[in-house]
Amino acid sequence: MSDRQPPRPTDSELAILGVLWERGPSTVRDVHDELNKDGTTGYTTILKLLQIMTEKGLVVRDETERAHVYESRYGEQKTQRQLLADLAERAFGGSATKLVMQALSGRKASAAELTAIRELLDTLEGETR
Amino acid sequence: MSDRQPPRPTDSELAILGVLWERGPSTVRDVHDELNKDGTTGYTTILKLLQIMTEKGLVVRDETERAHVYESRYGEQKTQRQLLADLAERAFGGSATKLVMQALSGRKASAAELTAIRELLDTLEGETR
DNA sequence: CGTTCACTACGAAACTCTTCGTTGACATCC
DNA sequence: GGATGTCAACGAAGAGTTTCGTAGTGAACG
Repeated sequence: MSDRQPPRPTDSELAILGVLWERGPSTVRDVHDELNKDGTTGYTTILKLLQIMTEKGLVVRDETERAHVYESRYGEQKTQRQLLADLAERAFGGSATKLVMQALSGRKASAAELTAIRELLDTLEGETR
Repeated sequence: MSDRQPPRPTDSELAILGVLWERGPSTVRDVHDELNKDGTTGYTTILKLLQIMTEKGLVVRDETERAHVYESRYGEQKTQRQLLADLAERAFGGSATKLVMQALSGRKASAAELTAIRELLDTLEGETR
């Protein structure tokens, strides 16, 4: 196992990863066009970020074409779980359960959402037994 | 409501807030002694951080005594919810439900924990109706 | 009363993050 | 083939974070 823990992505990096997850492998221009719908981010800013993310190992780069193609190295779910584990560690004394309960009580979920969560619980409980 | 959104605490700041939540109002020395049990953080480092946190409004400072006494301005739960809302926004497309489900499936919870969560769900569902 | 100790304040250094301007390479189009 | 456009690379600037050394101030102690 030569690769170590992937670094926690920053806010901007996460925005870029979101585009890559949604679109799949993309060029700098693709990402830039997508992110520029609302905000105002320069093309070279995205380029630089993607270069740094390549160094960090957050994305992989295909250089065969003139316009390099970037792809997220880690899946969306894996990254999300990483971020959750990280937050649980830093802010919830390492207890993911506390995190879940706080997240649940901190907002009003629709009946449908609550049902979905309940079903997930059923599945998990089945596995545990 | 004249005070704006509190800033997201950094990692080091969160560690300090953890001590303040646990101990209640504390001096720099208190916090330093607590955090130095494992890591190695200089006294003035903690002091500087607490000064910055005071500027940011994350903590309030009582200067009546020679050794200033610091206290977290926001409660533990409020801060935790803030962090969760923030993470949901940044990494889960704004969906707290997705966050919860990912947190649940990403780990093995004990039967007792699952029961506790289920009871919380009952309470929430009762309110929604 | 002078030394020592604990404390705050200040500022600098090293580092990361975010931004973007500029440059040079390469291709495409009159 | 020269102008125009697209691209990656580089570097630098500004902000924020984290670290700590040093200085100054007041208290306590002998």
